[in-house]
Amino acid sequence: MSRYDARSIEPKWQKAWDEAGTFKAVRDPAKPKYYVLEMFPYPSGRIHIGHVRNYTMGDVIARYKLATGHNVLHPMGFDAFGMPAENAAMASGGHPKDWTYGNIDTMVAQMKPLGFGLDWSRMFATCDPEYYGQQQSMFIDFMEKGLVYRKNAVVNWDPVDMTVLANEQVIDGKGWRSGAEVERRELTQWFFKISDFSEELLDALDGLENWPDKVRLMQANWIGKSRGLRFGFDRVDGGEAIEVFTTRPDTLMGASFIGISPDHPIAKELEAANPEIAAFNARCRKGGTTAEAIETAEKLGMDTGLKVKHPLDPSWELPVWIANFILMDYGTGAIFGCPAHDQRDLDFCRKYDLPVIDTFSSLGVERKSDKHGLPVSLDSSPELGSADAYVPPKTERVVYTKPVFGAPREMTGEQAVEETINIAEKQGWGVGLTQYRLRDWGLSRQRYWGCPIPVVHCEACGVVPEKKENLPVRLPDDVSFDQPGNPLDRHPSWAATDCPKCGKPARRETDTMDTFVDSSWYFARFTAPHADTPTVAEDVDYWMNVDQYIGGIEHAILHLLYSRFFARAMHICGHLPKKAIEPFNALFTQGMVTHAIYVTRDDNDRPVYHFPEDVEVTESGARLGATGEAVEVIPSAKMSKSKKNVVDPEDIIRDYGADTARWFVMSDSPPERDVEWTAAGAEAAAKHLSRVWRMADEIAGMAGAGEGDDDLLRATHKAIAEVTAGIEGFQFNSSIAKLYAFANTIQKSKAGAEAKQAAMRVMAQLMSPMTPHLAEEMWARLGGAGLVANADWPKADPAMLVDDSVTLPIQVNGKRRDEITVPKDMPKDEVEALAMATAGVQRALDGKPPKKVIVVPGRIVNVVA
RNA sequence: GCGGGUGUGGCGAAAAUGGUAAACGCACGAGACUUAAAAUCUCGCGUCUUCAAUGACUUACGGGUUCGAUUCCCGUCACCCGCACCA
Repeated sequence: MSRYDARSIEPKWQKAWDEAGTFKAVRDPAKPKYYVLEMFPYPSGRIHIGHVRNYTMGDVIARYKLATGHNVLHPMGFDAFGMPAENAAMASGGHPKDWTYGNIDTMVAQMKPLGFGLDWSRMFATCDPEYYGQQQSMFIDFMEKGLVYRKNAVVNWDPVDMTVLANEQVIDGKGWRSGAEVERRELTQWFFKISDFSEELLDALDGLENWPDKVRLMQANWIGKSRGLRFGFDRVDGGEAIEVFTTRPDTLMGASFIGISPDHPIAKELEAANPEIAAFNARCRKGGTTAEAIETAEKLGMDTGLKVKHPLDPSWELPVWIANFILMDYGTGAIFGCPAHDQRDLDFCRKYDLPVIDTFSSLGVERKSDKHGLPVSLDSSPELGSADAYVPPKTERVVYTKPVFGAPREMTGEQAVEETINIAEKQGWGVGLTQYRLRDWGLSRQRYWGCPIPVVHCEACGVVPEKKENLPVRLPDDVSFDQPGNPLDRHPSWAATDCPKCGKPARRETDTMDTFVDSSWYFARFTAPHADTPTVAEDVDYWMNVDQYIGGIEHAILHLLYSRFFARAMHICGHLPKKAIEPFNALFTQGMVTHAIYVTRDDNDRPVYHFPEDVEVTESGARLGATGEAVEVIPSAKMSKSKKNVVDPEDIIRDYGADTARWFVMSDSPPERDVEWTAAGAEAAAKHLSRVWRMADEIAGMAGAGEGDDDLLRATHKAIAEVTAGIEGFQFNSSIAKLYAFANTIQKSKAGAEAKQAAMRVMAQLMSPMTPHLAEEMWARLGGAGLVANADWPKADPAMLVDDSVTLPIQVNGKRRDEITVPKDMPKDEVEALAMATAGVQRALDGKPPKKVIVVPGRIVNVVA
């Protein structure tokens, strides 16, 4: 008997696939295509077990689709621009390019032994000039189509590193690296006009039926559509009217103040003349931008002394306040406050003693007056004990006691909003407006390691796109990271160029692109990865869309939304066909691989983490192997080097082989859920695979007839049906459970050599997507023709799936009392007679006649006593 | 605060359309083989009834619909995720 030695067998089959070109994708109109893609990795240095799970899922699909007659595209590349490379250069010298390409080499070398069925000939990194040059070319196309523009925007500026920081790099108002107080600085930045597509990106979500609802919902929330009214409040002093936007125009008669943002033009104007206001505004602006800071921040306001007239009653004057909770970049940066129906406005009015006027109340509420002598409902009156504003769902019917439209009436908020908008439009003092939360996509980064924005600043001609024949605008190699700031900016010669338009000396743009740009079209580039245009029509026509996209939920919003925008923009510029404006037909978001954390405490009660191999886990608890100290076990934690709970795929491959790693990460948990890596589980996976190999080996050497060939054949067809259903339905854990059960069945079967060999060959095929190397080895040992990877997927014969007889449980009042085994097509009345005669039923009925008997053919019998 | 999700043995989990709850695996226990161990194989394994099942209970908790509910409906609790001064 030969032992299964993964280390020698796995490379052998990898070479065989390679030589046969099994996974090389070639256009073939005669075959249905299938494009499966996993979100490509950032080349951080090493792959981790999460990558293994992610890519194994894609590989299972790819190999299954190949076996079912599809022409499969399954590529891999690297999302290779970004800050970590620059940080590494700053920390330890060297060049981001060397660091990045070195990491890519390492990771490719780690991925190849895992046996993924990838077309490696299509590999690229986004930092390849060949790739980013095409990206620059598209940027110029986008400029021509008006999809890109420049404007001033406020950024987080680190004055020490002299660079712009992303929000997540600002910690407690300080730069994450320098620790310096971050400033808000206005810079001219490049933007993509994604907001032009707000409505379409929202509407099209409905068509993405094979995306998780959760992701669609997150995107919808992010786009944040709201319907409201925009109108102006005329100033008593005759100055320019203050425009406001509201989603609750139905509460207009409950307005008690106007609030403007500290960044509102009027606030800035007042600032110049009034030091008190200047001080107040400065204080508001200083406030932290973190979520907690915002949540706990006190509502602050300052009366400007300005007054405005109510649009429906010129004699009604309202004060204008500057308030710290009003954002300049949403709506118009100004609101009217209606404290009766908005908790935040109510808090504000209580604090500054402004009136509370309600406009509607819940049905049947008695109306009283508050201390200002104004009518107020029970719902919002502090005097009457309620601390909360009355904010019912807009769909709820309420009584409008003070509506914009004449006499009090009962209606829903939705109806009242629409009616108010209609009135405002008819009377000409306001317009109905749809507002989106989605901002334009700021893509400028004051960084070196990114795609240079291919434009030139000319004194005479202004901003001029580089000529396409001069692309790519390459990053210079001779840069250093020993001083703060953008190396492109301080490079002695790189930025100096000639204006593409007038030929006079000009300066290159030194901003580079957000790395989200790189990942917004790589899926399209994979269809023709080395073409000298961004895409090639025949290739995108044939291969797009991505039939199955697989990746982490952390990309649910930005990456996927940006890609959807990019696909539309590319279509407008002729780089993608219409069908590809939604590039991902199906999306699957996989869970993480987690691992327990082992922690003890030091003298200062700070956590000390331990490697799993240093810990002994027994029933009574976990202890340190060396000292016997008790160890706290935190299960199912995200892997992190600092917590010492990382599993290195290389170790697993060395100890057990790639198939074991692949098998384990696909078993146990459903793929969308997290799976906990345990040493025992990996061990068990390895044992099972060698058991299957032993079975295959023994069965291959068997001869002679046996008993129960037909039963084994039935079991085989059942296994085919179940395993296939599991793969089709993204329930790989179920497929694996069925494969375990099938192995048990074969082992117990006493069938003859031929029958067992046939069953085992099917086993090899069914296992091949998950454990391809073992499957090839089994297939070869059992006399299968060619590579199992190329063999046609077995088909389950429906006739073989139905048993001649069925075992029916017999219930009395819903409790199981007995069972009978009957031919599957036995008439109902005969089944009922047999069921009634069973000992279990007789005992339960105790001689009394049944009230009713329900027979569900092939399922169950229930006797109602 | 708003929105979404999850809750089943010691653990990971499984159960088209409502129809035998706990498949499969881990851990654990017993046994076989062995001088012994490892490996392997066989059997057992939700809880309670001091043993046991042809007994009772059991899918977070409380109700409801139904002949029958892990599945459908209402309510409560816990945990997780996303968004959040968005007018």
